Amino acid sequence: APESPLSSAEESVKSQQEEQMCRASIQEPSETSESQPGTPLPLPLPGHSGLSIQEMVAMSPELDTYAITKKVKEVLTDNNLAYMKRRHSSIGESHSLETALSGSDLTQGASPQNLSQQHQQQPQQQQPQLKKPRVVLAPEEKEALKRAYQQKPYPSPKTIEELASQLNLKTSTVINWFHNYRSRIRRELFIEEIQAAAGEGGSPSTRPGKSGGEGDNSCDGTESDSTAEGRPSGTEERKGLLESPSLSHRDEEGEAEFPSASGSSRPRGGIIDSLFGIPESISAATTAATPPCRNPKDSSLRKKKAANLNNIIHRLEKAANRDEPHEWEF
DNA sequence: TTGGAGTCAATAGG
DNA sequence: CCTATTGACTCCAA
Repeated sequence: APESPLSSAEESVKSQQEEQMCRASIQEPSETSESQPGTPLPLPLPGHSGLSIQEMVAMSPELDTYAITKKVKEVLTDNNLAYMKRRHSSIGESHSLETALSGSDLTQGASPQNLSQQHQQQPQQQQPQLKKPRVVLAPEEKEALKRAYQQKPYPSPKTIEELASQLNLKTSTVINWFHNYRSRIRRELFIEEIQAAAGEGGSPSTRPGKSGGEGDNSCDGTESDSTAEGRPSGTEERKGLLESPSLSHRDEEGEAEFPSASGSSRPRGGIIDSLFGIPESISAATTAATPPCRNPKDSSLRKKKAANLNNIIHRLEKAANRDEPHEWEF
């Protein structure tokens, strides 16, 4: 059932009306109770300044944002919602993936379930600990994810789970990371192409700017010097990360590499390198199109484009054959 | 259901 | 204190 944070008895007609008034009048981004389309619009607020927000807006020739804000705050305060950040109202509802992975406790705070229950049962209490701690990925984890991305910009759910398990992260974190990473790479490439198209006369591949510094570390996923490491080139397009010995043949060496989360420390250092140590496998087509280059900047740009090309290839493959039967044979 | 786009917000660094 | 980075989230389209 769609509960609102005001699921207690205090969820009176009045508060519902006030909430709807907020939405109807000023598009307040409330994620609270479900709307009831048929409900008539607001009455003046008892105990407050007499006029509803809608009336205030209607009566004033211009939007008095200060007054409106004040009014909204009154309403929210009235319902003990004034200190809840928007996102927190949905914490408990959107974490099915996380709960599926509750085994990896890491450094997360209170469980979503608890948050949700607190939210529903005691909306009166303001609980600062509702704040969800931000996950900060370790450099090694980012590196591993980047390598995984190089192998497969669009990992399957299974791959994601494996990655999450190997890195001791939540699957939702891995999913988010891939979403963000793809998005940011796309944006970077777009910007670069815009700049290249603007063509200030310099060599595009050596253009200074983001690609020389931060960009390499943040979004191209290719800042490592593993460019030309010796994987037999070409034909192993879809092999790589998840076919690395440590994953596909865990009995050999990978098994004990990641200490359990019980040690309260996530894996560090060469561990991940050994797991994901296979040099980036750019697709055969990509490799053919982009022969090795010793210039770091060229290499970086090349790898960005290669990753993007992989992305495109993946989508073409997906379009051509949605089953991708070859993809998970490891 | 999945991925992209856009955004929010926590954190780190200058 | 301000800005950049980045994980998480919402919304929407396919």
